[in-house]
Amino acid sequence: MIKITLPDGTIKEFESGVTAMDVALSISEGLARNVLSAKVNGEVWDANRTISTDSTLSLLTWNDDEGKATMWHSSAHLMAEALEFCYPGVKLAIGPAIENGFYYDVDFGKHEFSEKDLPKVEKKMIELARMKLQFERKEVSKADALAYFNEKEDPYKLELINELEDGSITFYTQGNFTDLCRGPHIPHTGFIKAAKLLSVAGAYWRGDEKNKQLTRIYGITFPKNKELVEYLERLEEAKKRDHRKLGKELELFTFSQKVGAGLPLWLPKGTALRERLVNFLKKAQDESGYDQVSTPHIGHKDLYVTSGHYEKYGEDSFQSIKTPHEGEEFLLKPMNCPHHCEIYNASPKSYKDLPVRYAEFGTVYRYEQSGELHGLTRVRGFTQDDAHIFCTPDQVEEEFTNVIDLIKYVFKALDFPEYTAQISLRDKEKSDKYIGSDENWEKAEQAIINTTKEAGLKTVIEYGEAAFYGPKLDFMVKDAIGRSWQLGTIQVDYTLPERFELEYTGSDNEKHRPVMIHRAPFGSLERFVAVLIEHCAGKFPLWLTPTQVAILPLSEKYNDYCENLSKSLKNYDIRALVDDRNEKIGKKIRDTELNKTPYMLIIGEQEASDSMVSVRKQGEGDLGSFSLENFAELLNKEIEEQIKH
RNA sequence: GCUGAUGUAGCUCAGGGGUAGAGCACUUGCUUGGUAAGUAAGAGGUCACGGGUUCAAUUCCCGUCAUUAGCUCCA
Repeated sequence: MIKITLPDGTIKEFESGVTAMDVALSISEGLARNVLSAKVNGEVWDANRTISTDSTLSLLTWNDDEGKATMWHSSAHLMAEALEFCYPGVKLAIGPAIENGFYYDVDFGKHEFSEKDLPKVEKKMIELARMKLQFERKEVSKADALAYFNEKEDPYKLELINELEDGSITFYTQGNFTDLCRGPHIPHTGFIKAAKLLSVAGAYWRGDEKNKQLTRIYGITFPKNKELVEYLERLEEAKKRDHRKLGKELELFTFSQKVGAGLPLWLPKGTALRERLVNFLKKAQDESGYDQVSTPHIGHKDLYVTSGHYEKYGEDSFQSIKTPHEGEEFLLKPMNCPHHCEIYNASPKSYKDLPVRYAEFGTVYRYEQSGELHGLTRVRGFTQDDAHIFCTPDQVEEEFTNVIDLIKYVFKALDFPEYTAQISLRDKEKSDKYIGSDENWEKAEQAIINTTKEAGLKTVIEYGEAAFYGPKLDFMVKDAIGRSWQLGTIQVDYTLPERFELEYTGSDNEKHRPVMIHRAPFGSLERFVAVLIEHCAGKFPLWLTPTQVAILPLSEKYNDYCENLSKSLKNYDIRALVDDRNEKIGKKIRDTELNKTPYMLIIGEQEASDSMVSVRKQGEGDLGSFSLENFAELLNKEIEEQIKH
C-alpha cells in the first residue's frame, strides 16, 4: 500500500500502481470525468500513469492552467494525426501548448498549405476526437526511437532525438499516430469537444532564420462547445477594440508612407487627448516634487558612448547625423537619461539638494525592424513620460515607494483596476549581458524587492529580464477583456551615475555617488494611448475624451441658442460641440452614439423656452431634463471622482 | 530583417487584358424635425510606386514601398 497526500492535506491509502484517475474515481465520478492530468510530487503526469511510491497528488482539470496545457498539448497531437491523415508524408517538427491553445510546426514538403485548408483538418480532428482514442505512453530506447523516425523520414524528430539521452525518451500514441513526446497527455481524445484552427504562419525550425521555414498552424480546443463560442466572441471583441481601427474612426492619429513607417501623426483630437494625459501627469508630478526639464532631440555621439548605449545598440540604431564641415557625429536621442545626467552635472550638488527629480515628456527615436512595427504599440518615434530621480542610497527605498504610489494613482484615474508588478532581475549566468558591479546589482535588486513587498503589490519575479544597466519593476495591467499589457516601469540604476561621474557632497564633506531611478508611469504616450483605446473600446473616461458633450439642435432654428450653450459649458470647463448639420434628430443621435461622445443635449422648442437641457447619455439613453448648471455640475462631479487621489 | 497575404474614392470593400463600381462620408436642393439612418441630385480615382510582357496593363510577371499575420529583436 502507498500513501497519497491530497491538496487539502488528507492522506489516503491505495495499492501500489494506482493511477490519478483511480484516485479521482474514489472521490467522485463527476470529478473523474473532468480530470485531464495530475500533478504527482510536483510533476505533471498522465492521469492514467501508475504511481508506485508515497506521493502528493493534485488532480488537474480545465480550471488549472496546467490542466489546460495538457489538453492543448494533446490537441496538438490530435491535429498532427489529422494532418497525417489529410496530407500523408508531412514531416512534423514541434507542437507545444501555448498561452491560448497550441501550434504545430509542420513541413508540408511541396504542398502549399493555406488557411483555406484549415476547416478540413478541423473536421478530421473532431472526427478523431469523437473516437475517444487513448493516449498511450511508452518508454523507448534511443535506437528504437531513431529507427522509428528514420522509417518516417522525419529529419526534425531525428534531430530532437539525437539530443536526448537514452533512457529518457518516451513516445505517445493515440489511434494511428505516434509522436516523440515527454507528455503528459489527457486520458483520451474524447475530452476535446470543440476545436478551431485559427491561423497559419511561417516559423523557422528552431526559431533560426537560417533554417528551413516551416508552416506553423495555430489552434485551440475546448472541453465544451460553448467555451469555443465564447472564445471566438472574445476574439471578435478584441478586433472591434483594435486601436488602429478605433484611432482612425475617432480621428486620433494616422500614418503616412511619405513621413515614414512607424512615425505616428497625431490628429487634432488625438493631440488634445495626449495633452490632457500630459497635463494630468505633470500636475501629479508637480505635487510630488518633480522639476520639468527639456532637452533636444539629438545628442553628441560621445554622450551615448559614455552612457554605454552606443556600444550596446549603436549598430541597430538610426545612424549618426554629421555636421557638414567638422564631421562631428550626432545621434537621434534614443533615451532621455544621458541628457538628464548632464543636467545633474551642470551644478555641484549637496546631499541637501537630493533627491532631485527631472521629468520630461521626451520624444525618442529608436530603430525597430520593419516587421516589428505595429500601430501605436511599436513605433520608431515616441514620447516617454520620463523622469530621473537622483538620490542618496538611503533615499532609494522611499523614492521608489513614492513612484509606486504615483503609478497607482495614474492607473486608478485611467480605470485600470487590475495590475501586477513584475520584478525583472538579471540572469546571473549571463553576466556579459549587463554592465555594473555585482555589488551594485545586488543592492538595487534588494531595494526593488523590499519596496514592492511593502507596497503590497501582487508581484512576480522574472530572471533575465532586467535592463542592461539595472533591475526594473514593470507594471502589467489587465485590460477590460482580460489581456495583459506592460505599461509603467521603474528602474534602479547604479551604473549611469558612475559612467557620468555624478557626485554630491555628503554631510561628511566627502564626494559620494548618487543613485538614479528611471521611471515612466505610462511608458510611452503612444503605447499607453493604444492600450487605453483598447481597454475602454474608444469610450474614454469623461475627463479625457475629446468631445464631452454633443449639443444637438432639433432644427436650424435653435443653432444660435445651442452655440450659446456651448460657450456657457466652456465656462464650466466642459468641451462641447454643436451638431448643426441639416439632419433629423434621429440621425444626429445615431452618429453621436457611434462616435462615442459621452453626453448629448437635445435642444428644441421646449428646452429653449424653459431654459433647460434634455440630456442623453451615450449607451444608456434619455436622462431627462436638467438646468445647464445642474448638468455641468453632474459632469464635473463625475470628472472629479475619476481623477481624485 | 525573414516568410506569407494584402494595397482600387476620405472610410469599408466588390471587380477585372480594351469607357472604373457599391455603401457610408462629402457638396447642393427639397424637407424644419422630439431620442440610433428623411429625400433627390452632384462631385470625387495616375486602381501604392517603378520596370517588364502585350496592339492594349488597374488586371499578368519582376522589383520597391507600405500595411498585415507570424518568426527573430526590443535601451
